[in-house]
Amino acid sequence: MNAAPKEPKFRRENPEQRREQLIEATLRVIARKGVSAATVREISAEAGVAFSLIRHHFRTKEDLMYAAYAHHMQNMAHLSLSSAGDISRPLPDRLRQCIRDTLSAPVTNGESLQIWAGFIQMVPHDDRMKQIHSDTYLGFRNTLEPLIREALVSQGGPATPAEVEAKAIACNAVLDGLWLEGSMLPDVLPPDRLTALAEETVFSILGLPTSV
Amino acid sequence: MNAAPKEPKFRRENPEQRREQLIEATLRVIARKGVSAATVREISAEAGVAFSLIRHHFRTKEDLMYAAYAHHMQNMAHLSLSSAGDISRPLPDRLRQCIRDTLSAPVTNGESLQIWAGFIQMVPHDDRMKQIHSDTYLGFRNTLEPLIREALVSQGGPATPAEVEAKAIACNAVLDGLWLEGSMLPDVLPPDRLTALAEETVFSILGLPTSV
DNA sequence: ACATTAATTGTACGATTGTGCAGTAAAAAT
DNA sequence: ATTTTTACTGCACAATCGTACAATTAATGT
Repeated sequence: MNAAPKEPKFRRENPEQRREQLIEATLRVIARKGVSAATVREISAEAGVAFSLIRHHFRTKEDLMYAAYAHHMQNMAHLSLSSAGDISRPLPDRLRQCIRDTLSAPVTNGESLQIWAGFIQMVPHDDRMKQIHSDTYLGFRNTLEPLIREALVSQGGPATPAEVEAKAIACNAVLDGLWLEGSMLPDVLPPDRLTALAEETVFSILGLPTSV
Repeated sequence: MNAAPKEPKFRRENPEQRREQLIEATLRVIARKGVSAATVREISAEAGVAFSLIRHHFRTKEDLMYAAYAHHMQNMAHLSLSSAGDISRPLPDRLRQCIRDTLSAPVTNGESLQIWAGFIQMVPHDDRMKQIHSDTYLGFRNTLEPLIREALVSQGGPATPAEVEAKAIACNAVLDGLWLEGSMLPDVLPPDRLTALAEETVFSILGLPTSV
């Protein structure tokens, strides 16, 4: 009787895409309501699927959490350092761009901090989390260090591996600290103040001239 | 028949002391197993009491969490800045002492970080948490700022409120960042390297001579 | 010695959690 | 058109959560 094409009750998605949808739904829920609210039912509702679907794409809920953590950290690292390797631009420019990218949204941002804190809190109690943590952290450092080395060399200063490492840690700490404060108190520390402060401090650590 | 004094099944404790015992048990559980493991049953087992006792001393479990958060943050602030106000010592000494206290155990410490991260993650979703956060943060800044001002004045540099605030934020960020890295990677960054790096950076920001 | 107080225990309850599994249906293969 | 595949749904289950409340019992006052 009914000639109208009856609309399907659900869409069959490519497993890879569905996995990513679930991961992103997880991160949205954590950002909005915290880790404790990130239940399989809440996440699947956010993604618009039945909650039992999660366990078809992830062996356990823990596995989904691992994937979400890795996804978030890789995303943050990419957003922060995407212009670090752009050789066509002069060093100070690249440095400034990385600082700006790191200390403005969406990296420096209350929601990103919430997600990060929620996961960090799990790291010491879970070996898989530990591994994801050190992987992403070392990846970040390995991208940043060449930039530091180049800066030191350009000033004719000492560029021994030890010296480079020390300066890299110091710069990293300044960025981490300002990221923390900027994310928690966006009103007190708007992005432009944050980046100005970071540039001043980082350039001073590296002995670079604070350009006009 | 039995003349031996039968040992009592439990001890009646002063309510104030019992509250503190429960708070400290809470922090130990969070440090050891994370926030998600900090259930009323786990906490009361750690404190050696029946789990229903918690709700005799705290109206809800949330109230216990609030108390534990405030307790932890006040403790950290005190451990970090207890020697900031010791006027009998010269300024650089006080500054160095605060840096050392902040960047060594038990403040810079994996467990402290875990506790902090677990609570921070709740801040944006809970007004009471928000208030505790800003209270302790402002308290910290208000203790640190006079030290910064004194340092700037001693160097004859500009000590306008804006200048003092900017330097205070920068120093705070360095300490925060190094605290973060030192807590997460104690092997890569042992306390003495951490404090040396912090002194160098902070003194450089404040224009103080890096004493021999 | 006895009554009073309230800190403490023990048990039960409803809600919510992650998981297991049988059935359904959309899309691809035949 | 029919079969095959598997992404997807729906429901049930045991475990665990915070909470409620009545029964104990250590400590205090009389």
